[in-house]
Amino acid sequence: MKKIREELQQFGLAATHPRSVILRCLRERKDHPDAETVYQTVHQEIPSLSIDTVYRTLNLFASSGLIVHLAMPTHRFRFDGGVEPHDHFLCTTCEQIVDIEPEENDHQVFSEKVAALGQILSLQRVYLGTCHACKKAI
Amino acid sequence: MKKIREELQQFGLAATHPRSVILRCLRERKDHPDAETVYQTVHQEIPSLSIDTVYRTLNLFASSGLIVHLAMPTHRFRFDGGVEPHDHFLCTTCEQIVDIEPEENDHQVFSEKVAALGQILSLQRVYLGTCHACKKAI
DNA sequence: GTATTTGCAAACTATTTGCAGTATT
DNA sequence: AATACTGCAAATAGTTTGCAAATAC
Repeated sequence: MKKIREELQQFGLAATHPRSVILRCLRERKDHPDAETVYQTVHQEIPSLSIDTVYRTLNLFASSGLIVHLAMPTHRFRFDGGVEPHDHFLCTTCEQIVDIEPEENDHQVFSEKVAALGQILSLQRVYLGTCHACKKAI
Repeated sequence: MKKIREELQQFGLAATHPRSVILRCLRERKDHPDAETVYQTVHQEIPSLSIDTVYRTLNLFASSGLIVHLAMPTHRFRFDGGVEPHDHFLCTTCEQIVDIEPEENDHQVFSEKVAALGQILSLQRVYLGTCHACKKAI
C-alpha cells in the first residue's frame, strides 16, 4: 500500500483512502474493468464509497497517466492498470479483454507522417473477434 | 446510388431509402461520424427519418461488415465507412479522428499467439494524442 | 401478400456535475 | 488553516426497445 500512496503523490494527487484502494484495484486486476466493476470491488473495502467518486477517480487517473483509458468499441469505458505498452484482444460478443504481450522487436516508433498529425502520446492496438467460449455458444 | 443499393442487397439487407442514404453518407464522409452526426446529415434528405433508425442501421451495418465500429475512448460510438485496413489518429481533446494510410509493407498478419485467443476478425490501431489546434488552445 | 423495416414514444443505462461536508497536506 | 476530495442527489447524455403503421421483396 505504501508504494501506491507514493505513486499518487509523485503524480501530485492527494493520497486519500478511496484513491489508494481504487489504484491498487486497477494494478492488481488483469481484466480491464469498467467503473461499475471497480466500484463493486472497492465498495467491499470502503462501504461508504460512492460510484461518483469511482468515475471521477478513474478519469483523473487516466488523464494523469496513472492508468490507461482503453480504446474499445464497448458499451462501457474500460480501464487498464498496466501502463507498459502492450496490445489487447477484445471479444466483441462478451466484451472480455485479454492482454497480448508485445514482441521483442516491437518498439512502437511513430512514422513522421503520424508525428505530423499532432503530439502523439500513445498507440493502442486492438484485435477484434470472437473468443472460443462465445464461438461455441453460437 | 445504384451501387449503394446493390451493396446492401449483396449483404442480404433490404435496400430501403433510409439505409441507402445512411450508407452513402458513411461512404462519402471522411470524419468518422457518430450517430447524431449521421442523423443531422441524412435528416436533410429524409426529414421523416428518426434517430432510432440511424442507431439501428449503424449497428446493423457494423455487424454485417458494411462499415466499421471504431475502437476509440470517445463519448459516442464512432463509425467508419472505409473498410479497407488503415489506422487512425484520435485527438483526445476534440475527439477528431484522422485516417492514416498503411505503409506498403504492412500486411496485418496475426501471430499464432494472437490467433490462439479466438477467431480474429480485424485489427485496429489508434494513435492517441493532441492535435495542433487543441495544443495551441491550451 | 408476406415479411421486414421504420417512426413514435418511452425506457434504460452510463456518466457527469453542483454543492456542502469531510479528509488531506 | 487552507485546499482538495468525497458523498449525496439530481441532471444529462447516449443508446436501445416494444409496438403499430409503412415499405420492400
